[in-house]
Amino acid sequence: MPGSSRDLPHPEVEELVLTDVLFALSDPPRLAIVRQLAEGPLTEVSCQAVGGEIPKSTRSHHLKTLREAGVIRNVPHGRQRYVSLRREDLEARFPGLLAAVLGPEPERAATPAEPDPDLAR
Amino acid sequence: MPGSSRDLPHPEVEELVLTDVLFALSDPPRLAIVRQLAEGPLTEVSCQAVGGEIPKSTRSHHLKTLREAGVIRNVPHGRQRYVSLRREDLEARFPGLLAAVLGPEPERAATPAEPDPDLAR
DNA sequence: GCGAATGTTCCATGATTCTCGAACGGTGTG
DNA sequence: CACACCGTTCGAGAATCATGGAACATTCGC
Repeated sequence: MPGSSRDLPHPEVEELVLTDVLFALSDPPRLAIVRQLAEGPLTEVSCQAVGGEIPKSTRSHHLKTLREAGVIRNVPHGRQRYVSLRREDLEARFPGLLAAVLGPEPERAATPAEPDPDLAR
Repeated sequence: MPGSSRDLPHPEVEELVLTDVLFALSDPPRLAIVRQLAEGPLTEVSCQAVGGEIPKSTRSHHLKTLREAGVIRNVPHGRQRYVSLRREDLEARFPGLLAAVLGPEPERAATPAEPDPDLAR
């Protein structure tokens, strides 16, 4: 009984697979969760705090996908759980990836110029 | 008749969606194609030169996914086609992403030590 | 023009994936 | 100890995706 008994399996740093990480991040709801974890001031948040108002089973599945890919860590803490981003592990295995994914992306079609769409066609 | 008539649609730079790019790269065969395009000395290669020995319909589907995500460009050139990585466009929209994805990843489970898994808990 | 070559599109099949309600399992409180 | 709480797992349905054979265009050589 080391600590708690409800530990979920997490991949080691060396076992992180790039395509699995990319796939985990390629789903908008999951990417939103990751963004929330990254931008939030807290390193650890309870599960129900992430993902907004979605069914808890859906949220749990997304967290499972992210966890099995090695993107987040999910540890039991009393009656609830703490979810955190595996920043250093991801940085060690895939340098710059997380920064690029979390980087400036809120902009979408923000360029005012370019009234001529016939160029690249 | 600008150039040729067999142009396929390509998304503009501002229209590139991160999750679509990540999804396109999250499939091992597709990532292999991208790696081949990136590491090869040629900026443009014909379709049949990428992806190794796979059915051409499968290759064409993968190229379509990559193209629609904005990862590659596919332009007609005579009887065949030239496929190229959209390096600058990806760099402009998602700085550092391509470098992180193409970066050092050939290593897998190389650390022999770590017989004690109780640390990260 | 005819035919070979290159690559896309059409179609079908099997496998994943996404979503969410319901059931289950620990955990802390009165 | 019983109960409310938090989160995972189970199960099912719909949707999407991956793969590849066959048919269809387009281009170049003769």
